[in-house]
Amino acid sequence: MPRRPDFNGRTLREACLGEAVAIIAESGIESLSLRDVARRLGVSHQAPYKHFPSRDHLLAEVVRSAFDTFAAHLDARPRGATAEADLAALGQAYLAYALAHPLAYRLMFGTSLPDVAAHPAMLHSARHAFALLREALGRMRAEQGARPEPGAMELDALFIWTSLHGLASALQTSAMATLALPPAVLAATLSHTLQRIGAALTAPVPQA
Amino acid sequence: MPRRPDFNGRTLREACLGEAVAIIAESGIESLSLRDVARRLGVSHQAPYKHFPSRDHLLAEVVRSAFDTFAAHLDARPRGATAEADLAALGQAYLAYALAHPLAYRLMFGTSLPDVAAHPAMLHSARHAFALLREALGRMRAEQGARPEPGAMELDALFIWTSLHGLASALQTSAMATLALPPAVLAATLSHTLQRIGAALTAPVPQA
DNA sequence: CGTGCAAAGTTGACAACGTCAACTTTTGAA
DNA sequence: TTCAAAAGTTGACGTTGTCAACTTTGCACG
Repeated sequence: MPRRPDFNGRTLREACLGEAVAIIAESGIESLSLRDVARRLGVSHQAPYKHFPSRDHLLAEVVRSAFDTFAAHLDARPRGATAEADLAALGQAYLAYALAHPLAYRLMFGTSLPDVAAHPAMLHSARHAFALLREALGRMRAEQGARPEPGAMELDALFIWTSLHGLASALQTSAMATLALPPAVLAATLSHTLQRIGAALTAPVPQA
Repeated sequence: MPRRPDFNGRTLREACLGEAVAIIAESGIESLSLRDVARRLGVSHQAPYKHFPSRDHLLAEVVRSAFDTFAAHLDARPRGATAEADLAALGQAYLAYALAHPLAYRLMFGTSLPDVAAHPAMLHSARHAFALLREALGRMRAEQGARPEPGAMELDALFIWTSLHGLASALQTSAMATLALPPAVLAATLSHTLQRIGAALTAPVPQA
């Protein structure tokens, strides 16, 4: 006896997405199965296939929505007065989100993901987030009167992103757990890293 | 008709490990299956179970060996004259290895790995690699006459590692592919990042 | 030189998964 | 009112990890 769109007021498609993130949150990304999603929603194991061509398509959709809320969170950061403060706020918002939602972060930047080529929409918001960083950095460089060398800003934007991403990602890595760092060091790591990034940016640029 | 240890001169255990890395290299980590390993070696699907309690134990062993060769590669870096040069050489060796062996790197620092607690031996060499970094950094700080503040070195070691890891990891991320950065930028990224890290380290340390 | 036991390998089975195919019900529009 | 497409169901196939029970091998000990 088929149903029409009433899964707690949502369509089955939306319900599948919600259940998928719930499963991932509970038992990790690799144990997400379409059959489990269907079972939890009380539908047959083939029902989700009417809305997602494959398990990977469902996963790609989940990742897309993760990127969306991430970008929204960065957008909603407290805007600082100066461009420099704004950039710092951006970095803090980035790290705060990564630490508060490790699962979502792994989902976005982890590696066991569906092909990019096969799911182009997945990374649209990723580009948006990077654009935010470039904007903030551009304002700061303008404020500091930096020469607008072509490519120089991209390089620094990449440096900032990879540093932030490295910290966020390393903190969730199993390799980090084994280092057994003192808690005081871990607590200070965030602000220290942000400080170091700032120091690197205001340092004189050697001719490349 | 069972065999005794002759799989191209190796024991079945070693042959399994070799075949596992081959499979991972060909088709990715998530499509590694014990049955496929057995099939390729011409043994029954249960033979590997005599040597590995589960698929995760086999994978943990592969990761362990990846860490081993990675640490050995770092150890074998060309030692620079000054401590500062040595640290730079360490960073270059790190990035070079990560770029030359993306699969091994993902294997080590990716997230879809067996539990650390269940496989403690897996990360022994990871600790060794971090110790290398701490040594090199300590020598440089001594050379520069930095105050031996407790924890300060750990913080910088973490900053270096997370920056390197961030670059290595971001370069392999699907999110990076979507940014469509000009090739010139990508080519310059490595040296630029190393330069920035160096700049950050020689910058004056603000009182924390 | 037997003997026997543990290690190594085999076959068989089970549940779970992704997905193809064929069927039935519902719905919205002509 | 009809009817085609959308949404859901049941059934099946091949694949996987893993448990259990079997057979073969090789080494140690009397």
